[in-house]
Order: sequence, then structure tokens, then C-alpha cells
Amino acid sequence: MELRQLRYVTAIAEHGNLGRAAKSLYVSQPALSYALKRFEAELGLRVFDRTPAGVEPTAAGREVLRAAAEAVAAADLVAAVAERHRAGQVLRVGFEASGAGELTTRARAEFAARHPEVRVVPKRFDWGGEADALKQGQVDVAFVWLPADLTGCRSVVIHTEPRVVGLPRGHRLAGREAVSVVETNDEPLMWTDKAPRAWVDWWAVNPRPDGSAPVWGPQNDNVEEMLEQVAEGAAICFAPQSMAAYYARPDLAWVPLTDAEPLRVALAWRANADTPLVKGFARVVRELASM
Amino acid sequence: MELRQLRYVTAIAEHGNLGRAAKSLYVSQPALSYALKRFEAELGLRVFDRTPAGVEPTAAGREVLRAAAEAVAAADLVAAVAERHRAGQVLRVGFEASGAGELTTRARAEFAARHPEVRVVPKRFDWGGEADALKQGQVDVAFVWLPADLTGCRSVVIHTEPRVVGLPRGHRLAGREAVSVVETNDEPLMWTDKAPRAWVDWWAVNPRPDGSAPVWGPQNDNVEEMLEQVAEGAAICFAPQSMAAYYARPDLAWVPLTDAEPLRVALAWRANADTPLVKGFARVVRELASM
DNA sequence: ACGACGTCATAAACGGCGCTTATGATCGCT
DNA sequence: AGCGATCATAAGCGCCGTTTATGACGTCGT
Repeated sequence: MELRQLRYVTAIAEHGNLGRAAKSLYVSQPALSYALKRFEAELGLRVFDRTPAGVEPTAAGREVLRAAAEAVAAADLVAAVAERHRAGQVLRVGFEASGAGELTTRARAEFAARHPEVRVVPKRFDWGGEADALKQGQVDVAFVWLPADLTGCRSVVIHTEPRVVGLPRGHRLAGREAVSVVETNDEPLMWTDKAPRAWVDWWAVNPRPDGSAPVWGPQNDNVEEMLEQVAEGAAICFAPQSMAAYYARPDLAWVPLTDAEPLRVALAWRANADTPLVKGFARVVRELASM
Repeated sequence: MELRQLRYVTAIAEHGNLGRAAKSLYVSQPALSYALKRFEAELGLRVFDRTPAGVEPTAAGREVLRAAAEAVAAADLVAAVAERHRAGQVLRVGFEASGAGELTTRARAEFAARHPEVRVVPKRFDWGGEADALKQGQVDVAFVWLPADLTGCRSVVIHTEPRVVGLPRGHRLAGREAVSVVETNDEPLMWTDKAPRAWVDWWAVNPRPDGSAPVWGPQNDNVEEMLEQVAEGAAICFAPQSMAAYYARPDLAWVPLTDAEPLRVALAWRANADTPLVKGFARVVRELASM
């Protein structure tokens, strides 16, 4: 007996007709007729009665078919187990913009080297998107720019990074070695409606040290849209230091902010998906972060 | 994926060694090695690690093997269901000597072909034994030589057959084209005490057409014992015509009887065992008998 | 009553699969 | 270094499972 035979009789029972069942199985009708005959001979009993209108299971056939369907389902589970292992050996790592800087890249590379059987897949998100993606199961772990709502997740801060101001080349503040937040008070500032208000206010340093509110410039969804508009002089932006290296455009100037709270990046994962793969990645990230 | 592959990997896991597993599966070791390789390629993952000491399941392989063992067990259940039905689907057909001649054989063959799920088992009985066996439930149906007591049974005459006289080769009547019953009056006649008196008298044509009684020869229990003694000249016997064909011994002569009532054979079954199987067999016998 | 249609069954032919034998590669042990 | 045990590869071949072609049978509509 082979699975092929069990799949055949299961399909025949479902369709009630050798012709249609054959089509569904991508074999010819005589092939199915012959296979059924040999299966019945092998079992020593008739599974189907033949009628001009099609076939009907015999009483004994019904029991055989029930058992056959279970065997087919059990075999499909073998394929599913294998698929899960093939697919489950994928670690989806979420991030936005430059993520955790070099740490993001080094962590993925190091983990991939230690686990060649695992495919580490980077997944980029728009502003604040990596936290939602993690919670919705679109990624397995994420480098999350704080502040972020990580309810239902576990996280550990693994990176801090000074902030800088992004200016168009030639801006009056572009040649400075550093500027304070208040010095940028009058400049329109890029913002986004994609992220939660707390995220936006944190990035904008709102309220400012002197108690004033920022001047809001154009809104944008992601880092490329933001930098395009800064480069053309529409506004300035606050960003992590690594962005200067990752998006080193000739028409942009990056100047350190002297008094802006540094960015903290957390590695986060869902509490109910604390798998060995995820734990292993977190271990690698912590190792690299402590060097 | 086929069951063969699942049985192979299950056996490999059990033996931990391709050579021993191959022996247990009655295939050669290279065949198993090749089959395993193709199975792993089909699944897209390695089920076993190979070592000089044998094979060991990988972590993923363990899960595949667990699922494979379940699928094999489920498939074995299909065979077990079939076996249970086969064991229950037995039709025991009783008869004596040549039964209803060719009809007996053709009926069993035709019914078996139409019902592969049923095992049709022939059961031979000594003289008159098939009627008692039927009533006692030793058989499901029987080709009964009449006359017979079929109280509690249903029956239908499905065969008639001329009678002949069995003579030792060289007997004074052996060369005749036909003889009358009265011409055999002086010859000792084989008889049996196994069957009812009515049966014995019918077969002996007692009383004879001229009112005389037969000359009783040796008694016997079955056809072989009878023919042995006829061949050695101890007596003659009356028999159905089919017996000449079925027991064509060189030391016997069969001569038609001109005035003996033909044998009538009935298909009989117990009235309280009017099952679909029995009814089906009766239908087949009637069909063939009417051809 | 007959022809058309739908359905299952059989036959012959053939591509390819799953096995065989022969043999090689590798590792561990002596 | 040689031997034995184990897995892997290659070439060849028998036979299985499929195909196309066609037949048998029952039902339905005309």
C-alpha cells in the first residue's frame, strides 16, 4: 500500500466520480480506474460500488476511506513538520532607518555565521513601524527605537546613540561643530504622523529646554522622504548619529546636538515567542553590544 | 512522498544503521541509502546525520520521524480495517461429490469476482452431509442433492442432471450405449448409511420398475470410497452424469441409465440467515443456471 | 427503438522509477 | 599500514504506473 493509493481513493470518495477525481489528481481516468482495481485487489475488498452515475463507497469501503483519510492527513503532517523546519529556520529582524547602527548589521552577520541553517531576514519599516510589526507577528525580533509601546513584549536596551541635527549643505548652522536644541528653535522641523505622539514629541524635543514648542515642518513617512526635503531646504531634522554615516549625502550636513537625550535602541521580541532561535539572537546581540 | 519512504526512515531510526535497516526491509543497503537521499531532498532537510558508526536523527529529523511513525501506523490501520472486513466476509458453500457440476465452480468464481471482499470457501461433505451441515450452520449455502430434508431452509432447484451407472472396466454392461435400471437388478449396488433412508432409496431406485428390491453391495461414506470398490468389481453404483467427468478414472466405465429419474440439485440456505451475501450468491447462481 | 452521452473498464505501449550488483570513500581500530 | 564496518555513487535493468485508444454499459431524450 502507498500514499498514492490512499490519496486516490480519498479523492474518488470526495468527487464520487472517477473522471472528476482523476482530473483533481492530474492523472487520466483509466489510470485511476486501474489503480483503484489494484488497490481493491491488494486489500481483498471492494471499496466502491460502480454505478452508471459514478461510484459509491461500500459499507466496508466507508471504514477504509475513513482510515485512509487519516493516514493521508498524518502523512501531510510529515511534510508540514519539514516545511516548518525549513521555514522556521528563518529569523525576521525588524528595524527602521539605520536601526541600531553597525550593531544591527554585525548581529545579523554573526548570528548567520553561527547558525548557517538559519536565514536571517532584515525587514525595514517606516517610522515607528517596527514595534507594531513585532506585536503583529510580522517579525520575530526588532531593533526598536524608544520610546515605543512594547506591551506583551520582552526587551533589553542594547544601544544608545547621540543625536544630531540634519541640515541642508550651506545652512547657517552647517559649519558649526555642535549646536544646542534651542538654537534650532526657529527652524521648521520634519515630523511624521506614522508614529505615536510620544515618539514624535521625543524626537522633536518637545517642549524645548526653554519651554517653547517646535516649529513643525513638512510631515513624512520614512527616512528617504525626510532627507529629500531637508536637502532641498524645506526643514531640518533630528536623527541618530549613525544616520550621518548611513545616509552620507553630499547635499546634507550633520551637526551634533549638545543637549538632546541620546537615542536608546532596544532589542525586543514577543513574550509568547521566546523560542531558542530568538533567545539565541538576543544572546548574540548582547554579546556584541557589550564589546 | 510515499509510505515506502516513511517506512524506510522509520526502520532506519529503529536500527540506527542503513545496513541492518535494509535487511529488515528486504532491500539492499545502496537502495536504502539512495531512497534516504531522495527523501531528504524532497523534504528539503536532513533527517539523519551520518557517522562511521551509523546514522543519528537530527533535531528536525526527530520531529519528522515522529510524524512519519504516526503516518505509518495510520496506514497500517487501513490494512487492519480491510483485514477485519475480509475475515468477516466469508461465504461457505457446501456440496457433496461433484455438487451441481460446473455450475458449482462457475457460481463460486463469478460471485468471488463480483465481490472481491468476500472469501468464498468450498466445503465438501460426505453423502447427504451438506444438508445437515447447512442446518447446523457449518455452511452459509449449499448445493443440495435432493431428496433432502430442508426444514427451516429456503431452496430453489437450480440444476438437473441425468444419471449414469458406474461399472468396472470390462463389465458385461460396460460397452453398452445405455442400460435400463432393471438390467442392473442382479448387480450388487453401493449404498451408504450416512444419508437418510429416503436419499438412499432414491439413489438406488428402490423399488425397481418391476417392483423388485435392489441387491445391496458394500456400504461407503463418500465418493472416493465408492469408486474404489466399484473399480475393483465389488459392486456397481448409480451416480450423476457429471461424476463421469469429475472422476474420470481409467478403470471405470460410465453408462447412461435410460429410465432413472434425473438428479435435481437445489441451492439452499437457512431461512433465518437470509443475508445480503447469501441472497447475492443465490442471485448469481440463478443467473448462471438460466444461461 | 435508437442514438447520444456520461461513466467505468480493458488493452497495448512506453518512459522512468526503484531496485540490483559492483565498487568507491571514509573513519576507527589494531 | 591494513582491515572491517558503514555510507555513497554509478550503471544497468525489470517492471510499475501512466498514457492513448477504445470498449462496455446504463440512462435519457427523441
